[in-house]
Amino acid sequence: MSQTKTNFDSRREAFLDTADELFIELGYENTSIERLISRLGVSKGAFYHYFRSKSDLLDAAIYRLLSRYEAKFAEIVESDSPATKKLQSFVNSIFSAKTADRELATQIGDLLLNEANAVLMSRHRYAASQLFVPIFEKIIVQGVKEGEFNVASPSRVARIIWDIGQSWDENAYRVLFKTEEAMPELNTLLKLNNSYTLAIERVLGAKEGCLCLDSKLLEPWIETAHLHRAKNKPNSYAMEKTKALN
Amino acid sequence: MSQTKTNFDSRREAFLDTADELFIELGYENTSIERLISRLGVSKGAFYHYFRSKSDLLDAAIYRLLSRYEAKFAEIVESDSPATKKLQSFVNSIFSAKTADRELATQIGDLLLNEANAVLMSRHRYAASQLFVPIFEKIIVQGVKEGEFNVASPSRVARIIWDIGQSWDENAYRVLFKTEEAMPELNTLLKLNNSYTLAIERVLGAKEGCLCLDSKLLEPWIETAHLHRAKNKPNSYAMEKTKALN
DNA sequence: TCTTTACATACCGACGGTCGGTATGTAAAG
DNA sequence: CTTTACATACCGACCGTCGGTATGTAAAGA
Repeated sequence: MSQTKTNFDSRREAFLDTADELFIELGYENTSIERLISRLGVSKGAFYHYFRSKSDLLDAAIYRLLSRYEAKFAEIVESDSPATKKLQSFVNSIFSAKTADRELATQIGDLLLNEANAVLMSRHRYAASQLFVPIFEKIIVQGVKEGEFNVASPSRVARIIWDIGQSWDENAYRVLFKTEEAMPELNTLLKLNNSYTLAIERVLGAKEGCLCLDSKLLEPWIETAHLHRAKNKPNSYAMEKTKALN
Repeated sequence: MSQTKTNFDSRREAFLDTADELFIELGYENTSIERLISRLGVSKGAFYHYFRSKSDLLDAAIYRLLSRYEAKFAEIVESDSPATKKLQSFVNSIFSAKTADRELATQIGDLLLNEANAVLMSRHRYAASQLFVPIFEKIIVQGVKEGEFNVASPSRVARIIWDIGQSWDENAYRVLFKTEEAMPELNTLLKLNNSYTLAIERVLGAKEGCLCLDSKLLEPWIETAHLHRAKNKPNSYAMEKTKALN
């Protein structure tokens, strides 16, 4: 029985793994069930045995993605560091987590900038905010108690800070990976990040510079972006991918 | 010759008008070309005579929408008020413009919260930011010269402020129109707005309270939201609409 | 033996888009 | 004044793809 359950879950995982691949390659909208099952070598019946719909598959993929981050961030929040330190760790972990796995970084960049992932992104944003805004709120409450932050409504400010973070993410990816933008330099990214950390510090009413980032984490990003751009020079890349079955 | 051109444009406008209706009723993804032309009483050939694709229709609709706002906001920026006053006018005009036409307000709320408009929203956000961030930048540069703002990089701060504004918009609509949320009270909306104005003031390094809003503008919003929620009580609203042809 | 699980196969209707064709001009050549 | 040549505006049949469903069936477990 438990064996059966495990088998069920691992089969489902296989679908999700392939779905992740295809969402990154083609985008969610351009990923057809047909192509997904042909890559897996299974039938349509199999797919609909494990998922109720394509939309259900997307939800599962997003849920799985978020679960991976959840534990890591909960750990940070439940440590006994001061709030400013927690916030630093939070941001640094995002940068280093993505730097550690360069492939993942570029993939997320592709996801973010592909219009075929608009629904994916909108669901992801909503689910992520549901998950992380309360965590931010806890940190802010703590920071207020410690006399480091000055905010009237931690819950609302948590939302605002989170959304500034989203904007940060989006603009960083744009600078790095969007081919219309100039080839990124370290200085550009550094200035961008300084602007965002300063904005966050100000909204929190915290001391300027308290949310200092490790600028060493940024260098690999520039390199990754250059590699990614070189690889994707052919303009018709995405279209070719879309057309070539399997 | 010019007559022909005018006719062409006005026919196109007719398509766009009906498209706007349907996008609000059903969402972009759920609006089929078939339904669009059947409501207009024309053929498919007619549609593809005026638009290259469904995506082209969306672009045209967004372009037309943004054009309507562009003039109004350019006017504000080119007045000779101080920067703080311009920013106030900017925000107030958004609130009052939407209050003036309640139907439009609820329609935009529906658009924003409908997943079938994810692509629409992502394109609209991008186009709007391209249009309005430079305007914000001008205001910020002016405010720095006047000694009212304190920012290092007006262009990057303009981006951040704009994105905070987007977050503001989204959350205000969520509080007002999303049926999962509690019935909105004036005080809730007031606090939300205070949080956002304070955040913006801080990011700008401006004096607290300089971005004061006319709270009278908010009352009609609460009323509108209540009406809208009463009207849309049936949960299957969107689905029914989707199914009923014509 | 009977039921449930885990698939496979065949099929459906809706959709975006294409295409061959037509009716109505309109400007220039004969 | 008429014919030619071409452009505009529009029609509706048709196609391939897609998400989803209905039905069947072999194997595993109770």
